[in-house]
Amino acid sequence: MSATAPSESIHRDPWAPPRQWVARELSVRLAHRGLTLDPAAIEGELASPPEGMGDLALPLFRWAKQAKTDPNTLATALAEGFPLGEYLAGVEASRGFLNFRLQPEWLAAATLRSVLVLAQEYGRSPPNQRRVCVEHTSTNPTGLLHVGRSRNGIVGDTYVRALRAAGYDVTAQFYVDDIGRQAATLVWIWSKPIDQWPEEVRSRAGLSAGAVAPEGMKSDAWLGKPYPGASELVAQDAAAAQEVSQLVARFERGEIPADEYRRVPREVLEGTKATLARVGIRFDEFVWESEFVLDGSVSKVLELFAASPHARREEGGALAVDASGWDLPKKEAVILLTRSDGSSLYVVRDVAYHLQKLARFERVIDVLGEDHKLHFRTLSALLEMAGVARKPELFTYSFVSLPEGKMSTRAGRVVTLDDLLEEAHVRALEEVRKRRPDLDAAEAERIAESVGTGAVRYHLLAIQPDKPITFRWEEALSFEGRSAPFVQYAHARAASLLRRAQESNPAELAHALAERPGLFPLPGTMEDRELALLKTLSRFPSLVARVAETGAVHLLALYPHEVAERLNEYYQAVRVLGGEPNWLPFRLALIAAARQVLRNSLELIAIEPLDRM
RNA sequence: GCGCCGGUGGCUCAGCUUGGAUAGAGCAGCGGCUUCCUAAGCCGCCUGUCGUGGGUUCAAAUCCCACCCGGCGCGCCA
Repeated sequence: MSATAPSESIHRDPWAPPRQWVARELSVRLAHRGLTLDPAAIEGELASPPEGMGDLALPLFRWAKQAKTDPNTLATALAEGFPLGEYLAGVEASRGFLNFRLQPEWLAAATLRSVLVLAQEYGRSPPNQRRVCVEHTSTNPTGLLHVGRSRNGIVGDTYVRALRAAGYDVTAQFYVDDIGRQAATLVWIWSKPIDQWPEEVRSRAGLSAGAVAPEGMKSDAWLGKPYPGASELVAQDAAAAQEVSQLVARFERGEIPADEYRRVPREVLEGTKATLARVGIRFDEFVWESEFVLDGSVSKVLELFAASPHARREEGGALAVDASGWDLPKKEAVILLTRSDGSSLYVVRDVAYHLQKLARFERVIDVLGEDHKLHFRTLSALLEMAGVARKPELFTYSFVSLPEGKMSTRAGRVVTLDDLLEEAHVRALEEVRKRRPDLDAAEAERIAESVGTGAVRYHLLAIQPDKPITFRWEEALSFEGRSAPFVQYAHARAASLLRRAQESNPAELAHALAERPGLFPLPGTMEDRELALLKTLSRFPSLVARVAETGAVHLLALYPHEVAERLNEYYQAVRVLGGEPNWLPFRLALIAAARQVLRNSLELIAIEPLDRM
């Protein structure tokens, strides 16, 4: 059978047809040897062999045992006369494995067609109509966002993008805790003029009586100034704490209009939103925690639990439930729901919030710091106790600390995202000026912003969420190696090359990217680097699907880096423009495809694919 | 003390979900590459008891157990 005529159909995942075909053929051949196996099961066993040993590998140890033979004999027997068909260039047995080599030209054609025809859709799945809510970031509106908290946003936003790419209908939510102790403390201190603040709060904030926000200062930076002092005061001073409680109580009773109470948190939130937007993070909905108190749903939840057989009263009058039968550590078997004064605790309001989410969405995902793991289990137990069959899903990440220790606003040991982004911008601008003195100021600024914010986002994303990060300035601001600028640079090179092709010979470029990209059959054998790049490009769709399924969002940062590596190596080794004329169409198509995949993968991590830098 | 999560070259990390063939990158170090598509690049060299010890298996960085180290948590905070 000729293997030179590539299939004309377009596949979202170029690997799907050969995998399925190989699995089917194997199923038939294994059946001849008394092994009845579903093709899907065989496909699940197909793995990647080591470099240079082919493209698909099937370990035969387990099945050889079942067939009472040794793996190598089985592999050799299967390799014997295995049909190559449209997809394969070779099949060989090796040490108990059966290795399949894909027909390079088939893989090249299939990949180029998929990438160039599907374009921005390459890697994405069609809509599946499933409604998902991803709640992330949800920082207390008490001041500036620090780098640790921003990990939540970066990881969460990437997960949102991955789920969307996988076809989900995703709503990204930010839960605004305006009524908890922390936000209430800030509302309380700003409810008085500065000259009425306790002296220690005022001096700690560095504000004198009658101070006003300096021109251009972000609202979260300004309004957050008294927070460390005020929160310390409230922790130590019973009278101050009492004032905060009363403020909350009055708000809950409707004696303070929501608009008025929320003024400070809302303005802080505006600052937070601006910072998050700078790293590409946007939300569909902001849900105010106090809403669940004001609309009565918290009361309903409390009534429900109070009436349940698990309810109990603590000394002092607080309401709790006995959750001994639920999967919780022993000490948490009793879950406290209210304070002694009857006011609701966070977890109760969270129950109300989740009841609403579960009613609206098919899947509910919470992106939380690892310190919330136990809270989440408590919440899940309460939801179950409340008779809810479905459960929210938890996505956690570990903390970001500083070399000196844990970040602490109170100890002044904290790096804010604003400061980090500013420093990144400044350093990036320096680099741009150095490397491209020819660019005008506006473009240099624009590139610096993109490179700087990209580097920061990339740095915090590229590590498996479960791992703790020790933040170091030099690493966060690295513009080479495993970093966003490395990827952006590869993209800029590809864009530049295509720009030149467009300028010098637009007809040839259009021809190369026509409906049969690269104009197969090829004039000869591809370079190794061409095939390596193509193989990397072909893996993108299955990667996106895997990330959406597992939440391994760091792989989405690692992948474009791998594409950039392959592209840079190729670019260095093979001359495209002015090289071998017969190869020009294919190579232009390959560069265009690499650029497209870089764009698509960078889009998923909200890093701008620069055309020049 | 109990629970959850991490521990892979000097440093920072992939790989662990679903065990598979010589454990991959980046940074740092050393040595090369620019009359030619952007050198934020490329090529080469150097660096590993995969925390420790047991177990399961034809096969363990990957699964199980114990221990060590680090992070996080363990009711009137969120």
